[in-house]
Amino acid sequence: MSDQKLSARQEAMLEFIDSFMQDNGYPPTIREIGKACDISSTSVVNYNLNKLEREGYLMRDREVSRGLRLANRAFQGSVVRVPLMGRIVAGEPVPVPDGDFSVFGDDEAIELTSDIVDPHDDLFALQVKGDSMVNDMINDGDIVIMRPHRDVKNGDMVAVWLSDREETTLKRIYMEGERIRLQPANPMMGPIYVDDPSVVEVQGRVVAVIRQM
Amino acid sequence: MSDQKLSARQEAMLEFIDSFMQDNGYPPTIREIGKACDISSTSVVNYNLNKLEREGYLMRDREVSRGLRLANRAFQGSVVRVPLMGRIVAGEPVPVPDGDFSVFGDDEAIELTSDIVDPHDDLFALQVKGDSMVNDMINDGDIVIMRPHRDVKNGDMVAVWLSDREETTLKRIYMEGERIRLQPANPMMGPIYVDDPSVVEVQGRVVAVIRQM
DNA sequence: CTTGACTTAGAACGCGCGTTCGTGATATAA
DNA sequence: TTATATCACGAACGCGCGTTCTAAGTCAAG
Repeated sequence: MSDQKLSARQEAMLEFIDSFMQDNGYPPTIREIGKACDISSTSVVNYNLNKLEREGYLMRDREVSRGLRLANRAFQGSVVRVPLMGRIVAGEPVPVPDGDFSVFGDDEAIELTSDIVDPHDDLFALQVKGDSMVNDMINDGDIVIMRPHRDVKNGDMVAVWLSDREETTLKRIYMEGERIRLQPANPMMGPIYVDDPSVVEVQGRVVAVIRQM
Repeated sequence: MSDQKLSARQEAMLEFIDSFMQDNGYPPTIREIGKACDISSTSVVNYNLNKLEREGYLMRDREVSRGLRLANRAFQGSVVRVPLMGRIVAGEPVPVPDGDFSVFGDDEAIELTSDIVDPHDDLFALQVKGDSMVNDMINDGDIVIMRPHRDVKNGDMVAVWLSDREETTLKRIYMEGERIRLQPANPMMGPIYVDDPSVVEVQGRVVAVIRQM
């Protein structure tokens, strides 16, 4: 419908706006677009911008300098910055972040996109050290994205601290009456049964696992 | 050194610039910053902006309206769109994309950030179906990010099609003279030895694995 | 106290930049 | 031909917005 009604000039404008934003971090002015696309008059640029806006290729804020943004990038920009809190070792508890989380000044963090994790959660990331959790489909060097536990439901993949074994592990948790069953993610492995619920401390729920090579 | 020399006003300015850019897609003006942070004079905003620039928190383009960008976000913005080609099943070969890759119009794709994968590679993603590769630390539902194989080096994690078994699997590959050794990622599992190299077809190299829950 | 560095304030200058208007060229339809 | 729509041009208007200058209020060191 509004397909390929783009003139060569309009297509050049879109491409220039995209690269300009990539280079400078802010949109170009009408005159900058005109100079880059060999358009002598600002009104022509304005005319084509209105046309592109009507066809949905971009959005404009009237009476605002550089007040335009590409529509393709509308749903982008939703990049979540997850602080990398440290490492998770089998013999140590999970370093859960303090109450106050400083958005700025995090030198170590991981950027994820919104289709992997929910941007509204207060997430934190941990890198797995050692291969003690290899039976839980977690390898050495993997990065686990975790959310501080609020409500633990049966079947959730959680990081638990077993105080009697002094060991941290990632398992699926099931409350079976008095007993707690910790099921490895690997279906070929058997579960762990804990009769005393007090030795199981749920540190957080695992939202995602990322392995780079 | 340049640590916590930020006044409350400067911190508020940074936070406002960040949220403003998120909302509008372009940076605010000096007067917009002043109004949001209760600064009556434009020169004060200009003064603090210069200070923040000198300390490395942002970059300014002089004589340019809205000519500023946050330094933290300098390396961001590089969101890679990886097309999700389909599913990888143990009994079927990997659907490698055709030569022409259409950047636009991909309804199914995954967005990753540049610190997970290299934006310059021609990547594609596959979702693992079935738990036949559970011994390779790959679970049902996992998403593997792959790069079409160019040069396969020893130790690379690759997707191979074993024509004699009619099976696809993810293994680390090692050329040992005439013999090829396929090592599972799980160190508790033993390797597969293939004496006839013609039955091993390398489909691509695994760059990353993502598991969502 | 005085001195000097740091921060805030207000006002004015002047170009930047979106907008609008009038005009004209081209094209397809009646 | 005339009529209507689309697209392009140049000029002018006027507020937007970065810059600069002067002045003053802090605060710690001397």
